[in-house]
Amino acid sequence: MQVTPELLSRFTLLKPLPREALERLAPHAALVRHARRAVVLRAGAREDNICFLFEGRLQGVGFTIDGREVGLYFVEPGDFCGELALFDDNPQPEFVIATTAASVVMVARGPLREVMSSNTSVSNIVGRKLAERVRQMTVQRTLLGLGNVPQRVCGQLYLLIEETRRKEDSGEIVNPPTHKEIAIMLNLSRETVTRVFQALQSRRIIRRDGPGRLNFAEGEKEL
Amino acid sequence: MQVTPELLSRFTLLKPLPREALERLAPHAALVRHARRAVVLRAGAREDNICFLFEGRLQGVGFTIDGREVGLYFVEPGDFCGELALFDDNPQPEFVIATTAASVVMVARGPLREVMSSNTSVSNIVGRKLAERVRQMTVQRTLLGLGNVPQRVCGQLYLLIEETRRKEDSGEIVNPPTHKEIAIMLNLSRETVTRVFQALQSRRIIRRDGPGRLNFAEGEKEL
DNA sequence: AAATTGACGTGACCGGAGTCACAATGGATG
DNA sequence: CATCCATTGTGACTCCGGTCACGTCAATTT
Repeated sequence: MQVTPELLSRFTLLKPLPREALERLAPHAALVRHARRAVVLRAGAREDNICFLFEGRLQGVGFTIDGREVGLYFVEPGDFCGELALFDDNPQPEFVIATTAASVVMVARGPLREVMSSNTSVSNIVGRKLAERVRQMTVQRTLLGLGNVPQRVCGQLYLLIEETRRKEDSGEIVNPPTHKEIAIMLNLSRETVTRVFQALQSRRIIRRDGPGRLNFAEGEKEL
Repeated sequence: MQVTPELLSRFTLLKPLPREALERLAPHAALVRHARRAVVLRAGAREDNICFLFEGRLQGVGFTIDGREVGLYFVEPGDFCGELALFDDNPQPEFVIATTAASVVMVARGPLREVMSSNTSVSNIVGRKLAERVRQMTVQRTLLGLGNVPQRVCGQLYLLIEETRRKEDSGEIVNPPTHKEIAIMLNLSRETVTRVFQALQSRRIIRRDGPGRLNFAEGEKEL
């Protein structure tokens, strides 16, 4: 499905672009709808598109040789993924999978590269994004160092809140990931996450406020 | 200690630079010697230098709130670290610590940024480096998903070999990291790494060839 | 409305990695 | 050479998170 320059300008990465650059990109962009659990980007093969998320949620996941899933990051609407293809021709390292039904805009990397090289503000944004991604991965990796599992879960929830807080300020997560999605982010089994949630709820540290709303009392740091 | 343009040109990142760019950088560079265990880059505060490793080995490490060390990556001679400062002004996310006595060249980020913006080949290299770092972190993170601990250790050793193989082709690791350094990379205790090494040696999967030489038989993938 | 699916919840069992404590090396450094 | 310190090696015990096996529930499909 074809894409208008207006749609492209809705994404923070592309917003600073002049109108004519957007018009040059539009023919190489396509709006794609994905069902839940669908594979948006495939690991291994080189992906020729950068993926802008319009609505829904994505998750970057890896797979171990023994078939275990490994959760890497979440992608929220307005953000993008697959940026590595802008820097080199090596394959995409991880899968990106839709955790909910999602619509994404796939933009061919060739034209985007050209735009990027001629437009410093875009290349700066992409660079900053990549740097931010490294920081995020570092924090995520550090979380795994925690021996205490409830702490690990709280840390993850805290990160999720931080992520959404950029849009709306609140101590709650609007569409919380499933226990399994959290589990693979934290190297835990789904059952363990469930049990921790039970414990946290009974201790009034978290609370479910209606469907799709997870609320977080203060005191995230300690046990 | 002052640095000559010739020394700067020994690093792959700076090699493509024209002579005059190197001369502009040299006054803002300093050669620093670090003892084993010294802190080269500090997490939290914004670091104003990019760190080029001349000799020795560095390790990026994080710390959990309960004081546990988390190993993130190794830096080998000729490579650099602290590149995130080139992209934004946010703080350095992790510590970089000398695992052996090391000499590094600290280059102020301001001048390096200018050189980078005017020289596309350098900005390309930095971008590729960052992309490669993301890939490496992804692989490293995926390793942690392995439930089987010996597999995890073998995977890490395999990665270390891959890293060194770029220089010299061989199935051996010249200066293997200590058990503790490996342990924090893999979320394991030092004792567990020791025990796994014992098991791998008795099964003739790895072999110590003299001091500082760890040899690796084929068959890394399986158990 | 019935049936299917996927998420969530919960118990029992067990293995394996962490922890502690200590011994044995072995490379530096005086 | 003697000393010191960090690394490596090893045992015993404990406990906690994985696994398996269910059951419940809500949403979606047919």
